[in-house]
Amino acid sequence: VSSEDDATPWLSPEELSAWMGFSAMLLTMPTAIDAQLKRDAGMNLFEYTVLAGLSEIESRCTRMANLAALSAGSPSRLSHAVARLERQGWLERRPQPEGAPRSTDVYLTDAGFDALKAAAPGHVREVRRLVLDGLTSAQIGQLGRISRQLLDISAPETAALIERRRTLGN
Amino acid sequence: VSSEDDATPWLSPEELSAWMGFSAMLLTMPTAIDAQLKRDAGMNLFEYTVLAGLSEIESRCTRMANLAALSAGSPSRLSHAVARLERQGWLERRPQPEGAPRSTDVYLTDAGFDALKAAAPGHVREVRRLVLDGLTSAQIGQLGRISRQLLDISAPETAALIERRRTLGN
DNA sequence: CAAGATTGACTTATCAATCTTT
DNA sequence: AAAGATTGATAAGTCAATCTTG
Repeated sequence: VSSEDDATPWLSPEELSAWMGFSAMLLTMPTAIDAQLKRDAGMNLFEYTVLAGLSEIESRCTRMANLAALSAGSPSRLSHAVARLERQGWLERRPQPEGAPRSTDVYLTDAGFDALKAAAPGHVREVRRLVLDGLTSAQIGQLGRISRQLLDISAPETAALIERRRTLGN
Repeated sequence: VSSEDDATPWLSPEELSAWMGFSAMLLTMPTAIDAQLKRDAGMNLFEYTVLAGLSEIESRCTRMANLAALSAGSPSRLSHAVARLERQGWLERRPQPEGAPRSTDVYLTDAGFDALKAAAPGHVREVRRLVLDGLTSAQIGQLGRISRQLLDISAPETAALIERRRTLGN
């Protein structure tokens, strides 16, 4: 669809080839990952990420804004998801009366922790099947690095949290 | 959430680190790409891909099943999207009375081609901003290769079409 | 007004069921 | 029954508007 004389920085053949593969993968991978989680554990990847993020905090509790950064979601997306998870009894919200403006603390319940523990093995197997098994260990490293660099542009707070966690001990 | 004695192939620190980055990116990138296209061109990435796929065929026409593979979508997802695009006047469906069972041919209209042409510059700029600009050219190659390998598992028909296009001339 | 968070309306995808013809 | 495609109900995300407090 490109014309000849314009200021648009059209993609080179190499760039176009990479983008066509990447965008097709973006269109299919989330669906594939969600399908297994939904079928076997009644949650999607975003909800799993929310539960998993909370489970790694000693207190199993944090504020909505921090949880949004941890799980790479917008405030609105997180609010809707937390409402669903709360209905399942997997989470509890407790508005903090102090501070200005008021924040909301979210707690992972025991039932939520159990649901996460039950979901994890199947999810990990699917991640292996759909992602890791198809790549060499060098490519796994490349994919991680590339993903973190991209996150740094479109979700810098999430990128910073992931980088922090990665650099420490693990 | 892992326990000690089970058969689950838990992720190594390197694998976990890569997956955490990749999954967070999967959670944010489609949203970011869609936002620009929706705002500036009234379509999402999947719809753009459908139009772009058709535009590269000389006849600007193909069957639903082939278009589904081209655009990395399920039959149902494509049906819904094509219905929307047809309502906009960007596409036309013509059921083929011959053959068994009947197939449906989809045509890109002139208005559809114009809409694609109008959408392309902004979309390309956003792809550069969100993806290509943050990577070295070596990484761009790595991302393309990795994406194609992953597609080969979860969407083999799409992978084959992309590989075919890539290998020819371009 | 800004920060933290929520809400409702609208859009879009999935899943399962359906239709039609060979 | 299988292939090609569509449909409707439901689920989940976006966007813009809202509420509340300092």
